[in-house]
Amino acid sequence: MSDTILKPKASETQREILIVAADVFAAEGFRNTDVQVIADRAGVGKGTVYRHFGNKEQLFLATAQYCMGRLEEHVTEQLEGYPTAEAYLEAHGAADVLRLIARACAQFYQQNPLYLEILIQERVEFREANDPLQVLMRKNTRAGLDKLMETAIKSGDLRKGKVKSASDAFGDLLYGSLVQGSVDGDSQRLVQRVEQSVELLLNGLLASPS
Amino acid sequence: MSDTILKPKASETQREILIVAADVFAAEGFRNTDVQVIADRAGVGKGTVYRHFGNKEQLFLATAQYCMGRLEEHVTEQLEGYPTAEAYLEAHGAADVLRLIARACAQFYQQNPLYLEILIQERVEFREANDPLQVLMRKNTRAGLDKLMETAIKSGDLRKGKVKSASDAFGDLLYGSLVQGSVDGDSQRLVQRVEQSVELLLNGLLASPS
DNA sequence: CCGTGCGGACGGGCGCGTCCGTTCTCTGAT
DNA sequence: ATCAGAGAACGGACGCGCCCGTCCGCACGG
Repeated sequence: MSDTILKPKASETQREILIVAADVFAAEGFRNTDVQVIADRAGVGKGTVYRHFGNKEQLFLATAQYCMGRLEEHVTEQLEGYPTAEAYLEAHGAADVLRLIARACAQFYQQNPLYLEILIQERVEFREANDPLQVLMRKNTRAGLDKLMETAIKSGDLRKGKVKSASDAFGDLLYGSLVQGSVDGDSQRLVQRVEQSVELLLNGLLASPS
Repeated sequence: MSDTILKPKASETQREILIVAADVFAAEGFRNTDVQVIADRAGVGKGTVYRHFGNKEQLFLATAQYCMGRLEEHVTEQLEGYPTAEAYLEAHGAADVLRLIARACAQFYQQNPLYLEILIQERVEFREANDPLQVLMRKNTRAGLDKLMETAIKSGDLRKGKVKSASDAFGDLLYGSLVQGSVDGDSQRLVQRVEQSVELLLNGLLASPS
């Protein structure tokens, strides 16, 4: 299944298909997409696509997984040598690690606006049916985020309060900024928008906080 | 006569169809929805649906418009006699008006989780093609929000800074909280989640803001 | 000569939108 | 008040196009 890397030639074809699929799914939406179009653009027959991915749904899920994998890679790269976000936190403090995560995500989706579309599509199309992908993905990132917040609160960097609330707020703000920012057309300013929003969340809107 | 119930006026029929359509679209998604199902559940023929709404797309847009109208009504009701949010702002301050708006939206979608699905669907399905609905709707609410923020900044309630950034952050946080909150299943705690997030945005995450 | 990977032609199902016979409603005349 | 008739509203059967997934013949390597 996912052990595709073993066969170089087959994996090349698969990878090629996934890249094209991401393009088409993002542009057309899952339902609107004709698998034939993906096959054509990838320069293979439709049979090949189905042999590799079983059916349209699995193809889409593989595509989404591919996109999320790319995002994860990108964020990790941004940690500049630190093995984990935790390590970065200890070195630079809570504010900077949150800034870094947010900026990394924004950068990624600014460079690959289509992948954001895939993310949203998946949310819409497969929200029921024990979603093995988005929810799973979210749980992973959330677990990491919670731990990060907990450490940061204990260290006194962050205001005391519920860990989950802080994670929720940060995650929700990030998600909202990315999605809305891409809608507003200024996909070129996604990074800027996210950075400003995160800054406001860190420092607060009120002139005199309670 | 009981016949008046069986054969209500045209506008009644339309409203009935819209309510059912909201249910079905929200549950199935736009593409997955068979118009026949809407007609059946509304107790009318498919021809009637098409006569009233033209085609499936227009039916969906009318449905979305209906949902947004309901939200607007609900928010207005929450202003407790104040004619506008501006008036409420002057009486209660910036923090409270933002809290009120956020809570009102959360309440509404907690009561009508399906309508949130409609909102998301519309975003996905009609993001191109000079969307006359969501973008228009957004521009309206954004204009109001910008004005609110501007007033609040001038009055000293809010930290100085770009008006648009503050609006973005608030709007994005609200949107993200609503969507993610509904995904996480706890649709019963939507209000709570949004309130906590807004509180954090108002006061800031950092223990010692710059 | 066999086996494996390939691709495109095709079947079948599904669902949008239409068409036309039926039913309801409203008006005006008796 | 009753009814006739016209016109509007209705509804569901059906045509048609689109697209998923399969199937079978082919090409190439061992």
